[in-house]
Amino acid sequence: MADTTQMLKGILDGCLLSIIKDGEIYGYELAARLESYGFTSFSEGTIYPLLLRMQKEGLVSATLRKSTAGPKRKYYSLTEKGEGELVSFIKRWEQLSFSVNNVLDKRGM
Amino acid sequence: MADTTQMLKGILDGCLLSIIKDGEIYGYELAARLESYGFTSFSEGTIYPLLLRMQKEGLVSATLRKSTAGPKRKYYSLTEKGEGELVSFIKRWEQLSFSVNNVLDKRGM
DNA sequence: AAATATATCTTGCATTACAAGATAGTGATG
DNA sequence: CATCACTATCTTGTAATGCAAGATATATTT
Repeated sequence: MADTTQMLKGILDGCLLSIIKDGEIYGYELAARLESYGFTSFSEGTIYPLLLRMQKEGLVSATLRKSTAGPKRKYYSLTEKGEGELVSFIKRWEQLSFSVNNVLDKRGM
Repeated sequence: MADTTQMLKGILDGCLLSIIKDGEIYGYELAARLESYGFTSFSEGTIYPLLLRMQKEGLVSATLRKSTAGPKRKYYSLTEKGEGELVSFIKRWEQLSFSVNNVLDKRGM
């Protein structure tokens, strides 16, 4: 207990799904996009394994495309299953943040 | 990815600190209190190890007292270090929920 | 005596963020 | 041409933590 990394567990995947829903995007760009939303920078050891896991679970699909400046990019899109999971995630997030804010504000007793 | 348990990591301890700050309380009652704030029920395997860990870290102090209906209760109080950690947690939580809500609402690009 | 409710602890497991290192393609600089 | 820097992805291993399952103990009720 001291840094933010534990708090990201089970939350980061939902955030990725939400960004991917906006349109095809590849991992390297995703990391940058997350920062623009206020997150602190992520290492590749975080993003890539997560994307592979979600692909394996059928939440996202991927296609390789040439890059103008480097090796091939792997573009991810949301599957139907991924959309369902995103909806489910949002519910869980709203439930959680409601409860935590209750505790911190000492309401709801 | 499917249940809420991963999302609690690194969040539950802050919630405990916040409740303990309101006054001495013992584990069994803490679990019930959390539910009253909107959390789903916690097993003892969650609460007690967490309290022991926080005690070991010096965030809370504990005293045993007789119970009217069962074995001795272990009442926890917040230490100064615990108060500092609570403040730090709240900052991390606000930063995180800000970022997540940004992503979900697609703002801040 | 037995059952029930209260109260705490221990061991082991599953999940997941992340660091560190490897690999590879492209363009610019010297 | 060689070297460097930037882009881009993957793999392996580690640390942290919520939680299930089981053990233990006390007090009241049946």
